Amino acid sequence: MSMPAIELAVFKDNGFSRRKCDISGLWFWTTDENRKTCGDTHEDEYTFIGAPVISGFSTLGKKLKDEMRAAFIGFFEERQHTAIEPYPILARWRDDIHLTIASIAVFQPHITGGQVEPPANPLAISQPCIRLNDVDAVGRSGRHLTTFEMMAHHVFNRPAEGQDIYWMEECVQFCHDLLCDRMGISPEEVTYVENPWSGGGNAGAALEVMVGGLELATLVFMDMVEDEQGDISIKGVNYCKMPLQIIDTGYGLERFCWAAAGTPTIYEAIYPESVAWLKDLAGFSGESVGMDDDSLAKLLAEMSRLNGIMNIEVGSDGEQMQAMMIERLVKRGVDIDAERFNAVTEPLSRIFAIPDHLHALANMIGDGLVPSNAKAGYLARMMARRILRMRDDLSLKISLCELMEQHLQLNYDATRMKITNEGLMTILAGEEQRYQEMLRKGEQVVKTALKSIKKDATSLQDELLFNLGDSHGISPDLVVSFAAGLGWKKLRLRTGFMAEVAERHAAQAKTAAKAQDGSSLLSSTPDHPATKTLYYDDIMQREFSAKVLECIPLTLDDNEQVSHAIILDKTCFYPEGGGQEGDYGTLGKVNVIDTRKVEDLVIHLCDGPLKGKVTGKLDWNRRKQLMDHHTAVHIVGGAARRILGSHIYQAGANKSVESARLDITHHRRLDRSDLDEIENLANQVLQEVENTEKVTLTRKDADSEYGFDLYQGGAPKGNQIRILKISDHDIQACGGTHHDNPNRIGTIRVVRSSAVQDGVERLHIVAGNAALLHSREQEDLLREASDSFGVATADLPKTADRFFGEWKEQRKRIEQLEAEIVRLRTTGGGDDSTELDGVRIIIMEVDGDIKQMTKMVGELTRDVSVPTLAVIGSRDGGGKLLIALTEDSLASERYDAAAILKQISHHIKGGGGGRPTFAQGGGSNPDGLPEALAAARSLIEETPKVSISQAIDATKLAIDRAIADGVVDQGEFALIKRAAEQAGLSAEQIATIGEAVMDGHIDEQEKILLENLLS
RNA sequence: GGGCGAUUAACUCAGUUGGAAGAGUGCUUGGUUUGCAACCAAGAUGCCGGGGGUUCAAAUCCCCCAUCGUCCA
Repeated sequence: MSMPAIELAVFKDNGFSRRKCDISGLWFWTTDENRKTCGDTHEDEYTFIGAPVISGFSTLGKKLKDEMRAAFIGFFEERQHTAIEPYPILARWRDDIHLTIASIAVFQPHITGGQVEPPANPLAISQPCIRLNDVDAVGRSGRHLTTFEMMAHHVFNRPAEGQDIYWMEECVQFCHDLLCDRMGISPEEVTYVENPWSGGGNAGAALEVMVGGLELATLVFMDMVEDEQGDISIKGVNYCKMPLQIIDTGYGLERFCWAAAGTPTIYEAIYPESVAWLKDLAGFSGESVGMDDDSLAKLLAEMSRLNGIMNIEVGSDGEQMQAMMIERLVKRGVDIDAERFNAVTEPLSRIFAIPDHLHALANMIGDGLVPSNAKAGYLARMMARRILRMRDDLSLKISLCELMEQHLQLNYDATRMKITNEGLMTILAGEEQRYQEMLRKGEQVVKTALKSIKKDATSLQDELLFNLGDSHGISPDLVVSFAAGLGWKKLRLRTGFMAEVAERHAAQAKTAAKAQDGSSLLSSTPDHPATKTLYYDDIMQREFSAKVLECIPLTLDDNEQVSHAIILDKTCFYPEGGGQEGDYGTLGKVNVIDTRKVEDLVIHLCDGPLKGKVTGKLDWNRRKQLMDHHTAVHIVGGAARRILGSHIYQAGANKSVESARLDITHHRRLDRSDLDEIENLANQVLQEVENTEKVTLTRKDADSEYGFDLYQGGAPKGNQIRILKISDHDIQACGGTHHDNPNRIGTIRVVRSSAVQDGVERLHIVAGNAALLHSREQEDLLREASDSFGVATADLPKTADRFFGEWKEQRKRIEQLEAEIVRLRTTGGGDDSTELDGVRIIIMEVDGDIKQMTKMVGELTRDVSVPTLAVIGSRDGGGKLLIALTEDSLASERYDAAAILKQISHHIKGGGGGRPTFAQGGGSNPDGLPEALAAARSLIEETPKVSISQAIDATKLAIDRAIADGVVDQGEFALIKRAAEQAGLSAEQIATIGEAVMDGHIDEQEKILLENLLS
């Protein structure tokens, strides 16, 4: 069955009746007999623009928000609700979302799942939220925001246990009283639309509360959980009732403000000063768009009324929407065309979006989020980039910091910020710098990418645009604007291209989502009571006796030693968790290779079977070292927070026997002096704090006493929270094993830091015995190095520097000397250099690699007045050959370096190639080098001696000879090929000739071909 | 978490089908100038991010790693 009708006494008592909407088909409740639509359709325009439906509020902006929030919370406090403080906007207690997207999100999953008691019941809250799904619509739709406060009253009932605080009747009554009594809305304006809600595995009946065409609130009655056998179906998924009944409401603070202000857009209700200031800065006025102020005001008012029914959302076709909007405006007697429409809406949408984006950015960074190129931090960077881009589109000459300062002053209560104002500004200045860098690089990239494209091109390849956007952050419209500045003035994007980009990304995300791995240690969880853990009671306990509950044969992919998984009734083996590796040791006669946790059970991975009663012994050295590292990580984390600032948050950690790693959020790289400071403070703590404190609190008490900074290690599970206090230096929820006396660790060293991603720095830590081993290793390295230099360790840097310098110098000197040797051997006459009809021929064997050889022939063939053919060989690396000719000289006219090389390289069992004036090759038989050089000599001497002007004749001769003896050799072919080229034959024809003669023989047909070429 | 791109002189960057590592700025020296800026001439400066592989030959092609950047979730 589907959801039943929501028939409530409260509706009937207040004169509401149930109707079906003509447009949406949804059932809704109204007091207006003539109403045909539910209030949330394309027929329902905003009715409150210029005519506020909420009365009793005369202010705007932050003041209005404060008054409205106080009114809401006060209203519910008067009705026995406990007001609770808002939660952070970064949802660190959840591992499925980065940001708090709704008030209920702060109670999920632990409270909505029933494991943890709510902080109060019933309660009222106004929770700041961020939603980035509709970020593109912000500024354009008149109503979308990325950040808003969700006011709410929540109830958590457990009817089976007699806890039944209130349900639908009372909830709707509260809502109705709030709207009509407190806010002064007339009942005819209000409709309640029945529209079941589902999400995150839960579902329930729900009412959307519409006033004046605007959804002011949603009331959700969550009492169902997903269940295949369930008897209630919503959107094709089956649900059944659950023991918990939860009232989840959401009242949009900003929307209430808007309805009370009646301004054309929501932005002008909540950020009025900012909007006015930005309009002024951007020079936006009636005059600037060619209208008088009255008709501009009229246009904007009409537009905002229409916005209510336009439903501008992500993915909606901008062009089509715009056409529809203009058509409707014209119908209403507003004189406007597309060009003017754009002239008004383009700058305005940015002016509206900037304050919203600044607010969201302040919320995120203020809560400790560090902008980054990955993960949650990217969300902050994206917002910063959007602001900067819009600023540039508006040609505002103002920095991001100045924009933010202005915003904080006008619209923001900064008392809850975790970061200092100075820290915030440092981060923003950094973001602006990166943005400028991106633009600068972007222009270069565009320049390079467009090199091969004609200046009068009108479009670019899709692939190119996609890649520039993905890889370099240059959006397609930015590419076009860069290109225009560089001379490609006719480029345009085709309409709807931006939508295609979004679609493409969506498709990519879809395929990426497929890859998931949920492999678990055991195929199913055995049915045993939770293992009693001894490691918390006495941290120093090394031995215990226990009973084997189950022994499961097992093979692991990553560890061949493991043959059995053993479950005991109790243990002091610590299972891998919280970044601390599992304990090793023995159980009776078998070895414990690793220890892990599956739900409440500790699984001992062993190399043999066991049964009955056993005695367990820990590998104590290992455990002690792990504890050293784990406690050290807490101390270092606390030290980093005190030195670098309260925005430092743990982004991950690992503790092994050899070392420990701690990843912390910070907006710049750390240098050695930062590390020294942290290290010093950590060791000072080691000295000063005698005892650590370990307490277990309920989740509710832990939250209220210590707040959310407690959960550095990740989202906590369960209602009992173990807390480790190292005096007031560091307080964290942690399930690991820790020293009672930190000074047992001895020493902590922060060895180095490395970058994990932008905005996250990894500290490498060694403590206790590992610190000792580490420094010993370092000393060994130094000693070895200084031994091989034969100097004292203290002189090592100086010596290494000197050796490296000398090495470079000497290498250069050797090259020079080798070139000098070649010069001497070739200029002095001798056997190496001969002359053949005006061309100097140098054939010689040298020492050196191909790089040095190229230097030599460079020297030999550079001088145009001495036409030279150089053939040099070296036995280096299997034999190297290099042939070069003086360019544009008799030598280059007469010989072909590549052709000669091809004929001699087989002597060294190799190949090679290159240009006609420069060819190089190598082989695998250095002993063949003398033969190769000799072959080169005879080849050169055999080559017909012709002058430049006789080139054609020489070719004829070659062809004649080829025909005469019926065999074509390489030299002849080279000449034939060149003749063919000079005769203006196409590449194909030449290739045909080449094929014809390449076999070395000439048949009748080929003979005819060559004779034709001759003539 | 996934995709893409980049890494070349002190700096900013080119480098085509694999075949002799380049430009501009800066630097050094000399000239010019009262001095500076500017100009003229000459010169020096490269493990082409690291490690494997293919090849006679790799800055260039393939694989791995590191770093930086960028987009998406």
